[in-house]
Amino acid sequence: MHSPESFPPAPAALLQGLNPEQLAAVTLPAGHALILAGAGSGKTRVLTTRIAWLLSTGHATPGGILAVTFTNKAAKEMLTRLSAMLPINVRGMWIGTFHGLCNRMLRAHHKLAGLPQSFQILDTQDQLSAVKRLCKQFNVDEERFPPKQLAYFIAGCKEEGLRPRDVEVHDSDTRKKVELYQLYEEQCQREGVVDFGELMLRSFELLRDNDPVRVHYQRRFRHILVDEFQDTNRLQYAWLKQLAGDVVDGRLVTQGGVIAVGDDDQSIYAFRGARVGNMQDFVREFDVRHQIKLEQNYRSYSNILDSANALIAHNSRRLGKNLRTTQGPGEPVRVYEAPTDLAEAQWIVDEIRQLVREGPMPRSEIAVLYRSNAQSRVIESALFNASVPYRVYGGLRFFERAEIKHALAYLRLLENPHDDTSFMRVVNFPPRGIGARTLEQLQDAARGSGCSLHDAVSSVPGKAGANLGAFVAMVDVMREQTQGRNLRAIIGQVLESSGLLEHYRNEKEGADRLENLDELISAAESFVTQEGFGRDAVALPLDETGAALTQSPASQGLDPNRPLLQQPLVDTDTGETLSPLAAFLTHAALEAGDNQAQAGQDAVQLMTVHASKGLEFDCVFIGGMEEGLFPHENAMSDQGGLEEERRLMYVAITRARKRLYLSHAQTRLLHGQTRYNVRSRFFDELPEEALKWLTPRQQGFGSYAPDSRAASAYGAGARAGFGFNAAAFASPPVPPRKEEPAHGLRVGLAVFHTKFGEGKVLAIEGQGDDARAQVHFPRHGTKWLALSVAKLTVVE
DNA sequence: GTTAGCAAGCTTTTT
DNA sequence: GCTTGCTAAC
Repeated sequence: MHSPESFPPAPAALLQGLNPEQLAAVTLPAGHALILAGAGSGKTRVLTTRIAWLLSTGHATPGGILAVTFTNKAAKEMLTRLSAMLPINVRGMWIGTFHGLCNRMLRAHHKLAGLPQSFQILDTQDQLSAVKRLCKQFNVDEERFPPKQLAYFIAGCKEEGLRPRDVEVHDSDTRKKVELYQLYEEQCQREGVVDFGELMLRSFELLRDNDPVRVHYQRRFRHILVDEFQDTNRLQYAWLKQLAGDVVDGRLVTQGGVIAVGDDDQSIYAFRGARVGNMQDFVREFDVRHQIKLEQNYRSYSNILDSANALIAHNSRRLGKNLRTTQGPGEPVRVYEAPTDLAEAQWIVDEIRQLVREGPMPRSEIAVLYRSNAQSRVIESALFNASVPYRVYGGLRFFERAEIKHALAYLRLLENPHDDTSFMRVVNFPPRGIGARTLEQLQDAARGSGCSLHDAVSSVPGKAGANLGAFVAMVDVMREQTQGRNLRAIIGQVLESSGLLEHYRNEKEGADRLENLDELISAAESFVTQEGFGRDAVALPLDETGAALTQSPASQGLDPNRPLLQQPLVDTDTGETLSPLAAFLTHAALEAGDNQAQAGQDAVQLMTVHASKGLEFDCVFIGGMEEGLFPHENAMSDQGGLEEERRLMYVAITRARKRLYLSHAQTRLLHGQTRYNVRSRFFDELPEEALKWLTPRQQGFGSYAPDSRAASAYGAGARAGFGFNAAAFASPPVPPRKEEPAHGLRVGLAVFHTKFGEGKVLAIEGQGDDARAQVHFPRHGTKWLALSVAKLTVVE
């Protein structure tokens, strides 16, 4: 390494425009540091500039840096920004998600980790079906032990770093669960598959139990950067600790530096194992010398920031941080109270149309956020009726679609015939006369001889056995036919010979699915070109110094422009690389693809508050600001729950740059029942001077008052949760939806049908009892309805 | 092998 | 109340 004096100065352009805190963070001296980065404080910029600074000053080589994120999106963003900042290549850099990096490590040391090199990765769906299969196999009472819950239990154990033998057992139910956890582990091992949790845990154990490997990586990664540190779980923290150094005499002795960037106020994933406490632990255990707060916000006007600051101040146990801006107050935060959820949606849409017309504001700069997905429907429907283009985030991602998973299952069987999860998925899809009874026989046989389904096929007699044999033979033929061919050809061949294409061609609604399968080929194609698979696959230089573990293909042959994360994964002992197919399957499992619907035109953005984290918009609507919804009733069982809801609200508020709208409805249709909701307590935690009430602020009714009767009813844990029953009060704030007489309809009116939802009146015919109306429903098409029968309500 | 009908669930979610 | 996923019947 260089001596400190020999470091060249950083290029001036790199550090230009950084504020003092950012500059301090970027140029931190060696050692561990915690950076508390508030919303909109330029966190990603600091992170990437830090890396660029380390590299350009010679403090580090690309191979000596490890930067880890939670999402592929964040990792990509970092790589993109970094390559824009520095002309040097990013070769040798480990920048990726926790799971992506673990995957890489496990492929490289698969023998030590006890895995086949081409192990496949189970996503959450796959994991659940594997658990279901296991439960059937061992006759588990699925009433007492729902597979879903078991899968959740297993994932939870792994997140805590617990193997079956480590789990404390106090009751018989837990004992049974642990037993099944153990059996599940054996099943996965036999099949050569790992789930997401296993990826992390196995990688951790690899480091913990193999001194040379651990020492190698410790020596190599002198600079570790962690993004969104507040979201790390116990296992991820332990993994980082392994990489950072060893515990000697109870003290952590480290050689490099870990820079953790996070914001405790934006910790919104405790429900899936995130542990904010890791931040405090980090400061203590790593003996952190430098703590830097990034509080300068470059995103929002001060009315918005003041609101966020005031709200979050109600949380206890904060590390303490206050956002500030040099921008003016900006517009007030607008608050609206609607009589119903429908009216709220309508108001949002009206407001959006006005913004677009008069702003003029691009629709893509307008976001509607909500606490739970169920809330999107009313808003979607209102937008649809007003012909406002919108885009909903969330839902099925590309690689999670059924037809894609089918195709991938065939591909996995090519790689590994013993992958029983994939076997079961497609053994009778498309249908080939292999029924449930046959499969039961097959599974019994497999369990009897402790082998895979594939190997048990020959022991099933008769016609059933012949059908199974034909399936296996078909897959074998496919494997032979695709030998040595490129990825595109392999997938094309498999889609054809499996009968998938044929099947969907004959299906009425199969056009979309065929299109998606086509898309799969394109995805494989671009994977190959981007990653350079197929041609000159080169081994990965694990160590720039050519240390023992490296196979060292030197540095030639690697394309500096392609992200190393996705370069061929290599066995460090043999130099053996993954086949393009296996690599593609890994890619498919680790990166489920876009989860946003129809991209394209300028559209209003709809998403949950969780999904909005990390994004920003000129204008943000937050709907459903009601007790029970936001904060959500299910989150309120403990103090921590409320605080997490508050952080969630904090995240939501800080998404807005210029304009923020908060709205709530007095009544809302939820689970088929009209609920009378009280205004969210969060309103009472916002600074009055930053707000503008578009509707009169009501006292008593519709407001959350900690000492009121209402609150004590909640405190007592009223059955109804937060939605109070009309009967509980002398008079409800607003009468429930009124039914209009048939003659109240006009062409063009928006109406609500109890079965078909909201629609638009296209035509009206007839008189009195014969009156009929033609109504278009976005979800059910156009229908003629007899007004004397159909229950239609006019939507305000 | 497809379709209808019924029961269950219903906060947030990435890998 | 609505959607989804599974069983049961055609």
